Amino acid sequence: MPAPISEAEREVMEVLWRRAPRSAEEILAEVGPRQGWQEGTVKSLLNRLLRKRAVKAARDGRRYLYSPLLSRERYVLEESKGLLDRLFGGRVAPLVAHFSEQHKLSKKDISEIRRLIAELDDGHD
Amino acid sequence: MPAPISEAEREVMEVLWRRAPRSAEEILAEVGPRQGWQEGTVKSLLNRLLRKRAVKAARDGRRYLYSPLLSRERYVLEESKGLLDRLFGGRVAPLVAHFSEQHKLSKKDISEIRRLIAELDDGHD
DNA sequence: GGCTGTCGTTTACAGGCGTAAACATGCGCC
DNA sequence: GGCGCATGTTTACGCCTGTAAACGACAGCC
Repeated sequence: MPAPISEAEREVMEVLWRRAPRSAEEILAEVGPRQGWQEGTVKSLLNRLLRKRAVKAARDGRRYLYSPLLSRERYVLEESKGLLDRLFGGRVAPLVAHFSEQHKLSKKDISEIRRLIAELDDGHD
Repeated sequence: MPAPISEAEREVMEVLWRRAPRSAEEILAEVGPRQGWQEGTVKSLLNRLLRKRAVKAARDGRRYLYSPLLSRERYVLEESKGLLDRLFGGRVAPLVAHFSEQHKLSKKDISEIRRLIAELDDGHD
């Protein structure tokens, strides 16, 4: 199990998940203004991500181009599973129930979930 | 926004959510063995929870009885919302879709979700 | 009325995180 | 061939967390 990705690190990963490989400069350009981060901050985060083996760096002349090693799929699955395990006994239905009770399901959510479930139902899959 | 509850602190909260008020001793008795924590650890966690106003303490003779101030519902909602916002654009359906794609929905989940959705559908509410 | 055990409060300390400055290095230009 | 700029690497520092030990207060026993 690789070391956990922190919140600030995830922000950098999101950039790389959208498009990779990218240089540190490009990453800074995208994430810096939005998060109010300076160059040094992004560099540190990239280094920590390298140490955690969540990204790789390929030399490109004088600089490096970074790419994710950890996929967003995998990350999202792990995070979600963690929360589900901790708070909902590991299952999805109780989470849906919780949001349902709290009136946090939008119409869009509802119809989309209905469609998903229907798909699974008659779904061979 | 009150300070965030950490993972170890949540473990203590879970005990209090199950039953409260409780003395530190009772809390230790329940959580200590399971987590391998000593007395000092639980005391520190209780103090941090007090400072974060997540629990309250009512004097009972020589000791205190602790009770949650933060409800589990609220905590769960905040945590879930945080994850949904960070990873699924704030909506529930994409999470369900994600688990569905990853084949992580049990039959039980599926039928329960179908029921919940049906309820909402014909449900006035 | 001290001694001891029982609680709660304070302090500790290492490791992670957010945020960056300082430092090192090497290519490209004058 | 030295200087400066662009990049990456190292170091910093305060706060939070996990995990406790040390300390303090007080009630009850002898």
